[in-house]
This record gives sequence, structure tokens and C-alpha cells, in this order.
Amino acid sequence: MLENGIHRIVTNYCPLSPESLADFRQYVEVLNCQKGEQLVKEGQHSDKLLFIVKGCVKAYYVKDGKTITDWFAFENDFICAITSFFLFVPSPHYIELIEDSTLLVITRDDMMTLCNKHHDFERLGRISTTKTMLQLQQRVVSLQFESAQQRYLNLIAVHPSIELRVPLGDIASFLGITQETLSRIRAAKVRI
Amino acid sequence: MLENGIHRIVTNYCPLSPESLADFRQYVEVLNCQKGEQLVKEGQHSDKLLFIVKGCVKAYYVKDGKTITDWFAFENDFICAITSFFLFVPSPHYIELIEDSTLLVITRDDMMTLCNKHHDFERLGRISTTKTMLQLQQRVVSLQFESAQQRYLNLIAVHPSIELRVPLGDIASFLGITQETLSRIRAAKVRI
DNA sequence: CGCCGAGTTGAACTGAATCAAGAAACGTGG
DNA sequence: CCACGTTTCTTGATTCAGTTCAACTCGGCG
Repeated sequence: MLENGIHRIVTNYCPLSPESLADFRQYVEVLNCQKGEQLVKEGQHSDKLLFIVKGCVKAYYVKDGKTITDWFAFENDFICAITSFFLFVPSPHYIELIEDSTLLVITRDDMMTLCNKHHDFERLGRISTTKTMLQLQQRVVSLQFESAQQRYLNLIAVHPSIELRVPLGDIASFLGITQETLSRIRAAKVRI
Repeated sequence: MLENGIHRIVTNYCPLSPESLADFRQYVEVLNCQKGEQLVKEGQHSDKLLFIVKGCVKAYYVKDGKTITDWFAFENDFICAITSFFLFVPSPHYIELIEDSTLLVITRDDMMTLCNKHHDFERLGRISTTKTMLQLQQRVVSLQFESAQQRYLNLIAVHPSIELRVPLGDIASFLGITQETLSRIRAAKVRI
């Protein structure tokens, strides 16, 4: 699974030299976890970067007693407790498994070591960050002035399988709407 | 102004070796423009990355005949037509000067040349992208489940001077609300 | 069988949009 | 320096998309 995961990173993001790859293997670990497990809890410092080999994961936070889903990660995605990982603060986010999953894990310190040592690893960092930045940009456009229905249609256009894998309530809060509204949108009882 | 700008990049983002700096100077240009000028128009391919030495700039797009402000950049910020620059497609965005400004300009190709040649320049790319990613992440949280009033208060907490520099309508659409609503919020005629 | 979480439906409510006037501020030329 | 048009901002009345709260359905599963 380690080699499988590393191969997917290299093909999906950016090639690495044999030396970088050898070094990478030293630092990365494989983690198998079950649906429902919480890898990060609110208030914890988290310095782990995860890569999803198989399965799916959500990041969410709690506001006024309500659970708000902030991000989903599926196969070949990276995910981390973004504020804690990059800003060294306690995480507002939980990270929780939506399915039984196989993950690769690397710590921030080890990432930094690899980034300092290998130019191509630094590039991998730049490219994966750029990809996330572009996804966030799309999400802002979607939240800023699109209707709930349009946001939903956008989401299933990008992730057609999401409804089969993720509970409705999580999708709703990711879209910035309530579960009831999403249910009505799916039943097409909301005016287009 | 060139040295001033480069110095600010190095201090605000990431140090560069003397060799990288020397190379950087070869590729970067200083641009002085006036309020109202459009550096990028909808439909154009844009391969320019801008750094604001002095002044401010907005990126906006037009949807259903309405102007929607997507991003502001002030002193020491980078800005580009994000989709066009990174995905090589025609830009949905306009980029327009809000004040008379001094900018540094570098093309995507020259950026890539510098990234390939210098490890520390690649790091500069990673770090500036990470910074933008974190700002977008905050913006998503803000748009997802905060009230119009709360979003406004967040914004002026981060950019206290924005109201003095940017027209109300631009701020409103950046927040995902109408100008009328923002005007009422400022007059505190909306319930807290 | 009865419980339990996930999803649906209904009715009333509300935050913000829309539409429509005005009032202020701004700049440009006489 | 003032008159003029233009852009920027405010205010009011009405409408509507989406929330809230509450009840209900459905499919598992001990």
C-alpha cells in the first residue's frame, strides 16, 4: 500500500527523483482506520498531513452547537487540519473518517525536512497547495452568489458519487445550507 | 521601486539567495498605472503575476449583468487572474486598479523558469500560495454560515482601512451581499 | 419487535434581495 | 468657485429563498 500510495502521489501531483522517493519512503507511514474514527479533535495541535489512498474523510468544526462540514477528501486527495498544520495553532477542526480508509501520513517536520533537502519535493508542496487553492477559489465563487440549488448541482457535477458515500447532512452543511433545504432541492420542491 | 518591491517580497514571504535575487531582477518589471485601469479583461488569457508595491487592485467578474468582486489586493499582496494564470484558460475575471498603483510584474513562464532553476524561488511560490490558500479558507468559513453582519465585522477587523479605500458596492459583493444590505448594516439598522 | 439514525415533509418565520426613490459626494468644465 | 451630471451611498416597502421547529417515514439491526 505504501508503494501504491506514493505512486499515486507522483502521478497525480508531480514526479520525484529516485533520491527524493527513497527519502520520502523513510518518513511516510501507512495508516488503516475505520469509519467514524476521529484522527484530529477540536483543540488539538495537529502536525499530520494525510493522503487518501482508499476511502474518504471529512473535516468539520462545531459552531453554536452545530456541526459544519468544511472539506471532503477522497482517493488521491491530501487533507490536514489546515489552520493547525500551517499556522501552528490548536485545530478548530475535527477530522473524521466517513469510510474505512487507507491513508499515508507524514508529519509537518518531516515534510519540511524533505522540502529543504529536495527541490522537487518543494515543488510537490507548491503544486498540491496550488490545487487546493484553486478548489477553494471555486468554492468561494459558489458560496458568494449562487443559489442553494446551483451549488448542489455544481457539487454533484464535480463529485458524482458523493451522495452515495457521504451523509446528506454533511453535504448540506458543506454547501452552506440546512439538511431540510437540501432534501427539498433533491425532491425538486424548490423553484428553479 | 524595483529594489523596494523585491525587498518587500523577500521580507514578507521568504528570503532568496543572492543568485536568485540577481536572476529575479532580470525578469521582473515595474508598472505604474492609474485608478480605473483594467489590467486584465474578461476572456483574455493572462499570464501575469502582479505584486502590489503601492496602491490597491480588485479582481471581479460579471454574472447575470452584475459585477461580483472576488478579491482585493493591497500593499505587499500578490494578485493574478487566478484561473487563467494557473489553468491556462481565458480569464473570467477583470483585474482593475482601485487606486493609482505601483506594481511589479512577472510572467508565468519567467516564474516557472525561476522556479525550475532555484530551489528557494520554488519555496517562495509554495509559501505565497499557502498564504492565499489560508485566506481563501477563512473566506469560505465566513461565507458558509456567518451572517452578513458578522462577515462585515470580520472583514474590517482584518482590513481596517478598506472602507476608506474601496467603494461600498465592491465590499458588499465581496461579502456576498447587496450594497443596500451593507449600507443598512453600517447604519446598524439590521438586528444583531 | 421496538429503537435509532437518516432522510422527508409541512407551516410559520426571517434575513437579505429586489425594486424604487432620493440624498450626498465627486469631478469636470465653464 | 459654482453649476452640472455622474457616481456612490442611503432609505423605504415589498418579496422570496432558505431557516427553524416539529412531526413523520423508512430501513436497518440488536
